[in-house]
Amino acid sequence: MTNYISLLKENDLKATIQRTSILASIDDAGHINIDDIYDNVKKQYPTLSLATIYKNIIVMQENNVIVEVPMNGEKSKYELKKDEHMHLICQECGHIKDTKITSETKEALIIENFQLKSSQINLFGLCEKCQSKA
Amino acid sequence: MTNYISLLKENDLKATIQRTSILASIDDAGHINIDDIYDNVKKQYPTLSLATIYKNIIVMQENNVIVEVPMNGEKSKYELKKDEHMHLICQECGHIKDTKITSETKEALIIENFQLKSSQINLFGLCEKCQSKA
DNA sequence: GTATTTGCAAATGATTTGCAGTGCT
DNA sequence: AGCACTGCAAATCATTTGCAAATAC
Repeated sequence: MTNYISLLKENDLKATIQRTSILASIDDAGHINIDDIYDNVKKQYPTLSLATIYKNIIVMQENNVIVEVPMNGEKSKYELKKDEHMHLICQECGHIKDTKITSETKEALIIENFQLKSSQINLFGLCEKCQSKA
Repeated sequence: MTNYISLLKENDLKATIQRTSILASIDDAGHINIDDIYDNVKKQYPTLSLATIYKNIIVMQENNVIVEVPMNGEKSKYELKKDEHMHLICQECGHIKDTKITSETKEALIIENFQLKSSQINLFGLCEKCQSKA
């Protein structure tokens, strides 16, 4: 709780119940889309509206509190802003795991004539659990 | 033209004027969203409808003719299916350039306990032209 | 106390659907 | 000829907006 309040204030946003509960939902899930956030927060705050979530997803992105994770063919998910990392996305169960970008990977991504600012790396495949099932 | 016809037939799709012109528009642009495809194809076939584009974007994805490129905060773009590559996306002019994934990068992306099937790598920064302007 | 934020309902925008007619093979 | 595809209009779904009341600081 307290940490979401300071996270918001550090980024020039007022700390409202709506915002902290949206952040708690995102943090809890790791990666989550707007409809699922709505389902979560409604349990605790039944009057919290979808419009409020849409508005806050926008301002919290603008203020660098959260980051959009675009998904092929489905609605974008959102995650708390954290250090650069890549996503291991399981094509079987849908689970998304964050993984550190190694220094070898970073070096491999140095491209001639392109001034790199940031990267977005998604790896699709099978997670450990789903491998053993197959 | 002929090449789009065979591309469609090879992938079990009937070759219609609508489909070949959508493919021509995608191929020409490299990476393009649905509205821009619509603007393009309407010039040549004014009766071609948006609904037809939506329907065909779906079947052509299902039949491995084209691939979605999800974009943060804006509508997805589409590209012809081609060998695995990464995208260099210029944050200034919006241009997207395809670049080969080197063998060093591939090796760096071998992760323990994850069976990699495919990858999606987007690098954001400044292209050569926009670097020299700044 | 003041400016921002919220929640509602309405407006807009994006995508999908149903169906009669058309065109590919 | 037969089935798949198209174009239109309507339906649905997603997102944004306007505004009065509520809340953070």
